[in-house]
Amino acid sequence: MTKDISIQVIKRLPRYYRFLTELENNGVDKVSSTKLAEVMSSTASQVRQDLNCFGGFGQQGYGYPVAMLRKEIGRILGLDKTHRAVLLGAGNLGRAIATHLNFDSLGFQLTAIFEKDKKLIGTMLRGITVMPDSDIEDYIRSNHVNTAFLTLPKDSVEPLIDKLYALGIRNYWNFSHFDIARKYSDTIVENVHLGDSLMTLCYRINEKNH
Amino acid sequence: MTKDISIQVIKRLPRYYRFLTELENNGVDKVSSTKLAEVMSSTASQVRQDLNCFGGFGQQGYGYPVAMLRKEIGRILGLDKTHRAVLLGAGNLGRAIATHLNFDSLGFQLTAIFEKDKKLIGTMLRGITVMPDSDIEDYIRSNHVNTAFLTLPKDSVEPLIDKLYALGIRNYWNFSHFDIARKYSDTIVENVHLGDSLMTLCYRINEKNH
DNA sequence: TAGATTGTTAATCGATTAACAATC
DNA sequence: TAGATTGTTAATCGATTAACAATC
Repeated sequence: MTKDISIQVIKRLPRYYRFLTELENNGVDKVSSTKLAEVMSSTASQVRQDLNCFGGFGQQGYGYPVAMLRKEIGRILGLDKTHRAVLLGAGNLGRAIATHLNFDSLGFQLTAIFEKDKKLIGTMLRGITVMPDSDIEDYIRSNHVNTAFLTLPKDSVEPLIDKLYALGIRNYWNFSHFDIARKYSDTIVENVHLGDSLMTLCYRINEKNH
Repeated sequence: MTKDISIQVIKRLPRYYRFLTELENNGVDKVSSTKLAEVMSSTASQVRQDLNCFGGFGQQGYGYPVAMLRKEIGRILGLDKTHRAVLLGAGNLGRAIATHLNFDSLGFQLTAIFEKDKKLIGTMLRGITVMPDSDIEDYIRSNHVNTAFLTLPKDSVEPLIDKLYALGIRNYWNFSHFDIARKYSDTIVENVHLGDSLMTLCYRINEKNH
């Protein structure tokens, strides 16, 4: 019964995890909050506050044991669990997502890929055969899936989302501009808006040059 | 000489922009802060504070004129400018990025794509012929480019970044785990860490189920 | 004029930073 | 024991929210 952790802290956890993985791979076995702060471009205070949201993993006068801390953060993130997910949309972005990420180490298992375009149906991605859109319902009904990755345009998500919701899917990794959480407030939605990210970069570039 | 705008405000601008575009396309010509707050899952207060960072675009008793506000936010983001950019890495992710986004409307122009893998060199993406890695220096020297999109793994970015920096590239849209800003502090780096996003989703799913 | 809604100041809330006692 | 570094409380800072006067 950890009390509510702020989203800012949670968003930093993956970065701690990555740095700790690196340190562990380099054979480093202890690390101080000062050193962690340095790689995080943060402060030692913040590092200690962050970690102490979840428990006292450190040892006074010594620091934090790398392997143990990494493992703990992995557990906090829930990377040791495996959520079964389907990918909807095997266009350029969908294919990139399917092939680019190592889902196993991120807490997920990609079990099926669906696509409307007949030219893509039947092709293989990561050992998964792309299935036709029309099979979604049957598949979800007969397989334990709790998450959908949406790499479809907004207009395709809009008519699809009601079906997915009705089938019990509550977790979404959403690359589209459709605002799922606003329609269904009991869902967990992680949005990736690449265009927004690029606009932010645009702003920052222009700002520098006054 | 607008005084420093917080990053939180800036990150909200693309969403305002998207909603306003939608409203404009639907023929709506005025909108209140209350209505905008609703679609943003925010508060009317915050909307007014955000917009007033840049000027008084509204009219008391009336609201905000949609078309004008959209145009203004576009200008604030700098979408009317065009930064010339090159894409490094034509793997799955690079190809998805190159084909998926409409750079023109995001403040950028993609002018060249580079790749190490010989099998991909010479292929076409969005009317751009993929060029060999070895041409990067010549190309950047003889073309006005100020931004690099990096869709390469960390290990490939590490040796490349010094060259790019030496060639004067200071703006990066970075999909790798290499921490550019830590090495070169006068760069502007917008990171997209898909794995981190997925880990955050994982945390939130597990958190809901205690 | 009355109603609506902004612009802006003030109050609140929460996150970050600083400080230091606890302790390895 | 002395030195180092955590865990944790307190102080600061900044962002969000509330309130209301200005005004269309």
